[in-house]
Amino acid sequence: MADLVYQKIITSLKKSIDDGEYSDMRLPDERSLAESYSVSRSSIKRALGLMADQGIIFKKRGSGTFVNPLYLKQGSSFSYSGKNLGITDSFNANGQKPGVKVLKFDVVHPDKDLQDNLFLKPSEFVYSFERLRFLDDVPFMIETGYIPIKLAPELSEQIASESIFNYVESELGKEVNKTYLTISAQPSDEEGKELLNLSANEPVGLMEGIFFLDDGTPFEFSTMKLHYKYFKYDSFVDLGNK
Amino acid sequence: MADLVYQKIITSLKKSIDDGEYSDMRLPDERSLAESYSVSRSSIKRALGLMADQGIIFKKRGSGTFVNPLYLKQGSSFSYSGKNLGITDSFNANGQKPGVKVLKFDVVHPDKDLQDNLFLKPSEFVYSFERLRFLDDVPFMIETGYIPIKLAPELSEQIASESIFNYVESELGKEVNKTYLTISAQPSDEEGKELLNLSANEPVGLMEGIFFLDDGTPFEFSTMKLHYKYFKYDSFVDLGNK
DNA sequence: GTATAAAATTGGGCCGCTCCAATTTATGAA
DNA sequence: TTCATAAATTGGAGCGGCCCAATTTTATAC
Repeated sequence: MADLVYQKIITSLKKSIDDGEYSDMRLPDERSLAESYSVSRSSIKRALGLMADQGIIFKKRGSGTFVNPLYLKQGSSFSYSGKNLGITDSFNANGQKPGVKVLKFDVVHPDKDLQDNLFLKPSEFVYSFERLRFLDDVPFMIETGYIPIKLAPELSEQIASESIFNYVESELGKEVNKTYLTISAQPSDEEGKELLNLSANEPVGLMEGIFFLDDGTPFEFSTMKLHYKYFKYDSFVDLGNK
Repeated sequence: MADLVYQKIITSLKKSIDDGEYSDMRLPDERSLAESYSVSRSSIKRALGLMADQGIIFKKRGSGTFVNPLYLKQGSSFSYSGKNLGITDSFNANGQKPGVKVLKFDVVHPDKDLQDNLFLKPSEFVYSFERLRFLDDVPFMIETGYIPIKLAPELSEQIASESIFNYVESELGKEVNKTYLTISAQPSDEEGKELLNLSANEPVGLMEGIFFLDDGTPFEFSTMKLHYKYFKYDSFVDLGNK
């Protein structure tokens, strides 16, 4: 990625862990690491802090830093491929080929809910679109999205059939990299049964997301209905009992 | 909470935001904040960094720090009551009174899956228990948990009927504060229909969690089946398109 | 006016140090 | 040997500084 000190340390430490260099599951103390990497303790702390946030290691004041024993295992629920999966523009599935079909593409006024979520006035317009997403030609997700026209004036059905976020980044020079996500589940509705080939008793997973530009502007409100077999969200959580 | 500098700054800044002190949605620059709070810029950075992680503010190099416009709003999908809701030992529901009923409580050998997830040998024993949880006397969740006996030798059905984590903390002096969570959904099975009063087409939300002690020891593996109407998980995600 | 270039602003990264708190280890008395 | 105490270890918090990169603002030229 970048040539940042703490990033390189993370990469290096991960490799050391993978190579089984810390057979006792214990990392060297921060001061030693700082010396052996010839960097400041601050940089070591930054690296270890991030790794702890990702659940790779555990830090305990007074005793040391330890490898998460499940980080190495295969087959356990731990996959650790990334922090939080499931919501990339191009659902980076495991080798499966993604597809998109645009079902609707309109310009409308936002309803009250949308006005709140995208911080809009009732008079402003939003693009409204519906997309069906595929993995290896199998439909797995119905996506309903809303984007204020003022934020992406040139948006088109053509762009929606490819990647909206890529367009925003390359053509508008903006970046979408934060989301507020609400995850839930529902019985499948008519649309779900039809488009996702669900039977009556099979549910959909629901992911409602507000996507933000890097300066905090709410950019898109999206409702994603997923076939329940494709619905999986992993996360490492700090319960913060403090 | 604590009397840490960066915590106090976070509290203060949140208040300022709530009070509408930054009507242009823009916070003072870090150097100014450091001066006005009479702290180092490092502490300001730490405070702002944490607030950015929580989605309260957005930082953009070169331009400044901005309040998330949705942080203030009501009615929007944003609740922001905490970081990630949904998984406290005593599901801290909004004023609703929690209840627990222990359905099963045994000691067994772990199967292969459990051995992986709790890092156990086949010969070791685990407590196996099933609990039904209520909110205002309405059942909403079936919980199946496994805890190695070596980690909590004195565990009992009595303790399971109250709070296991509170017991661990107060009696064993350990702390459970990290979880690896996998979230998904399923059609309701017989157990769900019966105990959660679900009809055939109504699903359950599934949360599989591995709970860790503060030193990284996997402490409990838990499968939580939730009535879909009580199943909601909020999170603020960094998509990390970097 | 408008486009270009320079300067100022602002957050990012890194250093190296001090002091502190939690924990572990070593010490020594009973 | 046991147990209380002291010392050493280890991560946490905080400071104040340096330089850099992205962005915005200002100044300058045409």
